[in-house]
Amino acid sequence: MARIEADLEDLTARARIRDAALRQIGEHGFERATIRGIAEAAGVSSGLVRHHFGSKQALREACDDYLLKEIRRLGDETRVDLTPADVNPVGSALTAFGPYQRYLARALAEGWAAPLFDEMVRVYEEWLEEVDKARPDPPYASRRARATVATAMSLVVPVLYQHVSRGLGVDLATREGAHLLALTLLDIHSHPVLTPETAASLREALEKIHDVTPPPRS
Amino acid sequence: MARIEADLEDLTARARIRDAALRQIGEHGFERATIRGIAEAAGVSSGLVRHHFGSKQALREACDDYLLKEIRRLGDETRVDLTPADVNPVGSALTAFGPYQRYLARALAEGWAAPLFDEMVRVYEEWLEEVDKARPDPPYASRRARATVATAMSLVVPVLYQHVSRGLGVDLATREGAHLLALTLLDIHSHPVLTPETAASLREALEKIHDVTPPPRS
DNA sequence: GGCGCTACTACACATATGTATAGTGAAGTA
DNA sequence: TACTTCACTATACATATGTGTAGTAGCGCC
Repeated sequence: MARIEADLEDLTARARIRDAALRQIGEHGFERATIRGIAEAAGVSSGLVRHHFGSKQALREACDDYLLKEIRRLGDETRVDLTPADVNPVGSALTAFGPYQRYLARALAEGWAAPLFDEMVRVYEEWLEEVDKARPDPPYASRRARATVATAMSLVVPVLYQHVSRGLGVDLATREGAHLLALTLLDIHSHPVLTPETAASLREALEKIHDVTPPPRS
Repeated sequence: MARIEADLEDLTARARIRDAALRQIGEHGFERATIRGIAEAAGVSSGLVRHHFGSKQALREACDDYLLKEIRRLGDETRVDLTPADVNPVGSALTAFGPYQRYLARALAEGWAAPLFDEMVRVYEEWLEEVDKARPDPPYASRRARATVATAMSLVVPVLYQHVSRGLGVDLATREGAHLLALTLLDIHSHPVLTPETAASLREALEKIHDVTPPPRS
């Protein structure tokens, strides 16, 4: 999958502001990122930000729209191709976000950018549809549900970026970090914590609880 | 695992402030939560917040310390016992956080509370140590690395709470939501996306790339 | 040339918010 | 009683920040 455009320094001012906003918000979060800081990073006056986008909220929405459009465009032209490092479509979509991963992480963690998440779920769902064909037993949950949770799990690396980096003892942005992460993911994804049998028995227990137990609080 | 104390309304003022802070920050995030809002929620003046905690930062740190101490205490007295809904120790630790899950999620997503994360990794690591005994093949990555990534994956549900809820079509806080999530997790954890064979071949490819490729940028 | 439009800047404004200070009353103590 | 301490309130202060306004320069067009 290709990359979302990154570092043309001779963009239109409007585009430079958007780019600066994506980076600033990604680095500091929406609240702590300031109009003035974004303007400075873009090399324009703070008034120009308002001129082009109207308000801080609107600027954020413009960023969301941009990423959503870009990710859809990339998804359409280049068909998803999996690299070894990315064992699922969301993983590979993530690499496409390039320098804007931080923004995506903030957006999701802070609760907006729902369409971006939903789009990723959609892609994952399509991918699951293929995978399910080779699956003999009926799933425990709908494809949508599985795609949602799996998508969330794939997003955990950028969202909890620094914690994971700290835990691995190496920055994930480095080659070493990415390599170690890939190995770890391979191991986890190929070694399920549950055997089909224990899963089945747990499920049975779960269903029993769910059916029998009355609502906990009166 | 027991629950962290929740709703005694006749606490000391200091404790009520801390509790209010945990909830307010959990709901709005650290930046948007205000001293005045926390004070009002606790039924005290904003000045008292400063009197007891000194600053907003210090208040946050007091919240972190409290949760860390509580989670350690619970982990010590009651030994981790897995419920069907929680297929790993972090999952069950999460339920112990009860009303403070939102705070934990904010803390992790916004980048602080590293000790809380690390403590959870530690617990997961101990658990993995047991699990590894039954494992024939050598892991691809250190126990610490696997524990870190797996912990992060377990934490993604509260962090991306509303996105997952939206995707599942039901609020995760409800019985229905929790049940559906548990089923979905069971399915995912018992159906690896990779077979050991494909994982091995992917790993081989990965190692080759890692060894051969020169650093991408000169 | 004159007109209008648009990108852009400088600056003023209102306010939310963290922080600081002064004061009050109650409880404990010598 | 006199003094100290401490939990607690009311209020003031400084400032960061989103927003609004007025003005300028360049450019195309009639």
